[in-house]
This record gives sequence, C-alpha cells and structure tokens, in this order.
Amino acid sequence: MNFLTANIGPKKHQSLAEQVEQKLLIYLKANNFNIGDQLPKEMELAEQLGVSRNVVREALSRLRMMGMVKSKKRKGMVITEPDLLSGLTRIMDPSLLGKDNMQDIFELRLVLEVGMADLLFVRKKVEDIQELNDIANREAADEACQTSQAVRSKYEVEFHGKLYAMSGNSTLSRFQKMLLPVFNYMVAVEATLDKAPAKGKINHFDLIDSLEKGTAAQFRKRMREHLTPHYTRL
Amino acid sequence: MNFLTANIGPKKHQSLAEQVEQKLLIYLKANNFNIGDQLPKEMELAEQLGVSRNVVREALSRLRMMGMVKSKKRKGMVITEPDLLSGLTRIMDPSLLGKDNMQDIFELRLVLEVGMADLLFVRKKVEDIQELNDIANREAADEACQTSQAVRSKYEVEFHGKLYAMSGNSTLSRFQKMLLPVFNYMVAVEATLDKAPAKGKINHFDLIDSLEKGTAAQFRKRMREHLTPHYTRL
DNA sequence: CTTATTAATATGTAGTACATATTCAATGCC
DNA sequence: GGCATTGAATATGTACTACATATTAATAAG
Repeated sequence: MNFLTANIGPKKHQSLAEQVEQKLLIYLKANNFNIGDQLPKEMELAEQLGVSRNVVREALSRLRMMGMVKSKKRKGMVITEPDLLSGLTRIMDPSLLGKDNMQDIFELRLVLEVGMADLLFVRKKVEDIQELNDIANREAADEACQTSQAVRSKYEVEFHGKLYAMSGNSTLSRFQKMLLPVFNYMVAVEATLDKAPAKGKINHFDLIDSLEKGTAAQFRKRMREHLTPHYTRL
Repeated sequence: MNFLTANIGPKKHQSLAEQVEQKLLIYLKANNFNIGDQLPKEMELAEQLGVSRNVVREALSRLRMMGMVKSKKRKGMVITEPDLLSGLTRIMDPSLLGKDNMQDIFELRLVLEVGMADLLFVRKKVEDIQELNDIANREAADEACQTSQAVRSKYEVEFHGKLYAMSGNSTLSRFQKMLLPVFNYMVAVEATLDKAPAKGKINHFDLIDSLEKGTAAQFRKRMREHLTPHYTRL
C-alpha cells in the first residue's frame, strides 16, 4: 500500500506540484515512517505519480524546506523530523505581513507572556532568577534608559527573552525571537500615533519578586499589569 | 537596486534552490513590495541569478507554498500576503512529529488558553456566552459523557474551540484547530500511562460564570484549574 | 589482505521543447 | 462605426534529455 495514488479530491486549478505535495504528505503520514527511513527515489516517485521528475522535485523542495526530508547525492532521500517553525522563520517580517496578521502576532505575544507563568514556576532555577536580577540591575543603573527608547527596548527584550528561555519550551523561545521585529514595528507605529508606551506600574523587579516568592497566578497578574501599555492596542 | 545578487554568506553545501530562495526572500523584504505588485518573470530571475529556470522554480515553489507569491499563466507572478500557518498546517501531525516537538505543542496549548483571558474579556459578546452555555448544557445532559471519553472529548473540543473563536484572533483560532490532533494524541498516550484524565475541579459552567461576571484574572485562575489534569504532564 | 582505481547510482543543475491559459490586436462581418 | 471572431503573443506549467557531482560498491593491483 503506497498511498501515492490517493485521491485528493476535486481541488480546482491546482498545479501538479501542489497535488504531488499533498500526495506525498498523505503518503508520509499514512505510512508512519521513522526518522531515517528511506524514501523512493525521485524517478520512482515520478513514475508512480505519473508526472515528470521536475514536478516531483518542486514538491520535494517544499518538503525539504519544512525539514521533512533530507537528500544526499547518492544515498537518496530519508525522513527527518520537520521543523515546526521553518515556515514562520521566513515570513515573520513587517515588510511582508499585513496589518491583520501583525495584529494577531502582537496579541499572541501578550497571550504567551501572561500564560507562560506556570511553565516558569515549574522550571525556574536559582541561576535563572539571578540572571534576571542582573538584567534588571543593569537596566536600573543605565541612565540612557531615561532618554532613549532604544535602550529601554534593549533591556526589555533581554529580560523577556530570558523568561522565554526559562520556559523550557524551545519552540516558544524561538518563536519569541522571530516575533521581535514584528512587535518592535508595532510599537514603533504605536509611538508615532502618540500612544506613548508609558511604563506600566509593574516593573521587572516586581516580576522577579513574584517569580521568586509568589505564585503563578500572582505572576500572571503582574505580567498582565506590566504589559498594560500594550494591551491598550486591543 | 535589485538585491538579487545579495551575498548570502558562506553557507556550506547549500543547493542552488535554497540559495535562490534566500535571495528571493531578501529581495522581497528589502524592496517593500505591496500586495499585487508584479514580480520579474522566471526567466529574468534565472538570468539575473545565473541559474537555470528549473532552480528558480524550485525556490518559487516554496514561496508559493507560503503564500508569498501567486502566479497565473500569462500574467506572471504577483506578491501576495503570506499565510502565517501555511507550514504548520502541513506538519502538525502526530505521525510526523517527535516527542519533544509534541510536548512543546502540548504546553503551548496550555499557555494559550490561560493567557487568552484578556482577549476574551475585551471581545466577548452576549451571543458568545449564550453559545458557550448551549454547549455546556448539551454536555451536562448527555449521559454518554459518563462512559465515553470520546464523547467527553467532543464537548471539550467544542467548548474550547468556541473560546478560541471568541478571541477574535484568527491565527490563534486556526492554530488551535491544527493543534487538536497532536493534543488528542498526547492525551491518548496519557491515558495508556494510567494517568487518568481526571476532571478538574472547575468545569465549563464555572468558566462561563467567570467570563460573564468575573474578571480576566479570575478567569485565568479558573482556566488554569480546569486544565490541571494536563498540567501534571509538565 | 590492503589499497587504489574504476564503475555505478541518485540527486543537483542546465537546457530545450511544448502545453496551457490569458491578453491583446487584427480581421472581417453586419 | 461597432462588435464578435480569430489569431498571435506571452508567461507559467509540464515533460524530457543530458550531464555534473558526490558517494558507495566493486574490482584490480600490489
């Protein structure tokens, strides 16, 4: 049973490459392959699917991009584990995205940082708290924070980035890094609209304090408060 | 200035298709195109990049997959707005992903549902509350819930799906739908490990009640409590 | 038995040819 | 003149061939 001949329904005006991509995905999902398993060679796939090798390669190019397969010169192709964020890393850019998508991303960040609390409390380590304190202390000592939004932003990114890293969820952490340009863009737009990015009542020390001695619920509340300036954008 | 000749650094053993993809991405980002703008034709790109049309098409296949460009037979290619989740929709499948990635996704769901509270409070409508009540009432009246995990799961999905929809964040909502198979798989594994998916102390009516008359902070707390059975997996 | 050479293999790249869909212009008819 | 039809032009979509490249396997030489 090879599933390469699966009927993918009456999609309208789909190119062969798209159809083949779908069939390959069905094929991969249905056969429960393991990482490292060998795939048929391009020519075999082309014959089985009744298309040219060219079309097969255009479809495989997509799978390769997602990290689902890897190919070597004479070894052929093997299954690999896809990268969850392979697509996002390429398109997470203010110059490529529209207003709605950026708003969604902006909101997503707020959701993540407030919802992340339990992960942090489960996985926090004393060294982590120490590092957060270091960042907050450097921030407090840096006079440039008073005048420069860029400097403020630098510490903000460093502090919150550390929180994501502490979550122990590498997908989450990677997502945050990708999200930064979009978020910064949104904040910049915010600034031009005279919606001053006023500092919330809760600062980084308050967050650390809660993380160290408080509860997840309290931390969420403080984080929500800390992010209040951004929540006005909803 | 075309940026197609951008130096993409000394990446080792990259195929031409990958290199061209990168160059095209740089090209698109740097030129601040608008949706609908025309792109050079494939042959022109091939010449400018010094590669065959074949290679260009393999790269373009990826961009098409992400929804960044659309091409029509004689019109050529135009810029379109990429789909944030085009990659994820393809790979979000338990049979393709490994343990770590699935754990990340599992956690992500918990983070999202707890962190989502403020979006819900900003955007909730009376009809939404009504619909949530309908779901919860149907669930309470359905005796099959006592015996069948599948039936319980059905209402669970429906209720939480409605919450995502209420968030007003379509990316978030779409993500939830894609996340379901993975989450269900994790729960199924959970079940075999005898970690009974005991019901939390907070049920759907409690969540509705909070959403209707309470605060976001309270809702987060209840949602966290509602999800407690799953939080044991952290 | 080990090493060097050679052959075989599957992907990567180039190039040509043609199919297909769509636009645009020219033609011819009323 | 206005309008429909026809036909040419164009860019993508698909097929096919040829060869380059890297890697493995087999073979020959010492």
